[in-house]
Amino acid sequence: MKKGLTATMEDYLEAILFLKREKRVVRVKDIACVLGVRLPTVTSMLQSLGERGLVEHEKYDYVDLSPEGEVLAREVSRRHQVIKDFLEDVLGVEPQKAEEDACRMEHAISPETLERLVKFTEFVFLCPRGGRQWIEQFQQFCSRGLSKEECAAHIRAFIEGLEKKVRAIETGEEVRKVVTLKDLEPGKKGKVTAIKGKGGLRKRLLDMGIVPGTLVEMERVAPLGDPVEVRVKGYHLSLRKEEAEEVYVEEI
Amino acid sequence: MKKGLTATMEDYLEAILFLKREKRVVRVKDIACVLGVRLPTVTSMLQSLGERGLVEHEKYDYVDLSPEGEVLAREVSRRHQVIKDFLEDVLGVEPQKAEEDACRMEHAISPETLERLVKFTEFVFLCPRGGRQWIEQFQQFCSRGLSKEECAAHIRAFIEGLEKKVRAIETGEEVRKVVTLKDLEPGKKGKVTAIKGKGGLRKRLLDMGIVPGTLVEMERVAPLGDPVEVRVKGYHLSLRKEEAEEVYVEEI
DNA sequence: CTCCAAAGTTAGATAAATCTAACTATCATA
DNA sequence: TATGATAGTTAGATTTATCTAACTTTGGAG
Ligand SMILES: [Mn+2]
Ligand SMILES: [Mn+2]
Ligand SMILES: [Mn+2]
Ligand SMILES: [Mn+2]
Repeated sequence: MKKGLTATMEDYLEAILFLKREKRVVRVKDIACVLGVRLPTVTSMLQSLGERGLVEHEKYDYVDLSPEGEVLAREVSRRHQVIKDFLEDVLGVEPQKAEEDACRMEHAISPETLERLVKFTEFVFLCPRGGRQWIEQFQQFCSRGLSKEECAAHIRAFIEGLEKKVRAIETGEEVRKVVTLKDLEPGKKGKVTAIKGKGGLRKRLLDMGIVPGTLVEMERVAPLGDPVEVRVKGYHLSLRKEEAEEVYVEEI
Repeated sequence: MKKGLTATMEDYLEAILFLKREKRVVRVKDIACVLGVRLPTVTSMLQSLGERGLVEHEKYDYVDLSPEGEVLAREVSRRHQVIKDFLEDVLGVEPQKAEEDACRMEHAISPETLERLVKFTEFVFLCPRGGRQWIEQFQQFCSRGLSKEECAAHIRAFIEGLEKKVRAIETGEEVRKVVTLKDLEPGKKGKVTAIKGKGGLRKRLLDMGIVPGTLVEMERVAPLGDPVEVRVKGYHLSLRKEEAEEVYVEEI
């Protein structure tokens, strides 16, 4: 009876969630606009989604997600984000192409592959053999290949960096700039090193996946520094200023 | 008039190409079996594909691809292969899951992203900071994360390997085992170092994408060593023994 | 308060991809 | 050569997602 959602249905849920984040209310017309379809198409799909208990929609009124619909919409949105991050940050695909591809691939990826992709993207940025520099070398490889001389020079420079890093690890000394999450600039990535908070607040952060070793990316800081929006393992999180101050990160 | 193919149509073309490679003739029933649909569904789709000039099919007779259909089928098949290789060899997704995901994602990836993925997979195996060892470390990271001690030990071992490699590059000395393509074992990957052949034969190999620096994977060697089937940038190539003997590769 | 433009709905059509049921052709072998 | 099992086709139904045309509701300007 309760068959899985079609790709199209997933896109409607995703669009509604997106619009809820953008504006305070969601109208049929907004959905039509975001998805590039006509009004009756939306009315008709809202009918189907309503019957499945995923959206709430009284005739002529605003549209909203049901609690179950919101859960599913967040899952779709996360798949989208994970794929987009990989395409953009690892492969270096143009942002708009990455966006388009992610919104098609999000319906085709299995949960197993998704989690691998999350881990891989994290690994590339956290692993001492990967990281920014390595990805930059990939971008170069894309445009003009690798000559032996460039290769040798890169390796020499890289060995130097690694030796510094391994000494730092062995002596326990920190080489990176350590800041709290609230100080991480939008667009920057950081690795969680510790969580200061006590009791419930600490637990809440850990539950959200903010644990030492995790990669976080700052998305947006609201005008007064509250709330801050971050991305962790593809999840979009909104943290209060007090929470963000409890999380130590080292910039990557 | 000539709109693009639907995902479903692509799957039919891919299935027909697959069956042509497996057996000598393709029957309606085989396609139905491969795609898990009933016979009339296939008849009906062959009708549509026939009208577009992509398949040749006389009533009650065998099915074949038209030249244009074969070109498209090869493109689909290549997308499938590129994605599967990435999922399996880089992310370490289980072969069957990789297969299923690839066959869904192949319809969602743009040409730009596909070429990036080809280059990335190649880069991971060819780049001195990537390679087998690095991917193995990723698999470990997936299962149990990275402890500081493991990290330090890995880096030390890795630096040693890199130093050996950089000396080899600088002195021009070869450290890898160099063989000709015909000696590469099935499942093994190699990097093309040189092409011996002269004139037309050499040109043919270069045209197929077999140029120095390229990653090739041996797929199958026929009983008498002729032909050999290899994969280059996602393309499936069949080489005669004489051709394979002209290509030098270093095992990876 | 009235009225009209914009937003939304209803009705009905179309295209794609599938199915079942019923019919037909092919071909091996008795 | 006759014939039945297997393969294939035709016809007609269903589901999903879309559209246009025509109708209805809502809410703001005058
Ligand atoms: Mn989508
Ligand atoms: Mn999306
Ligand atoms: Mn497919
Ligand atoms: Mn496929």
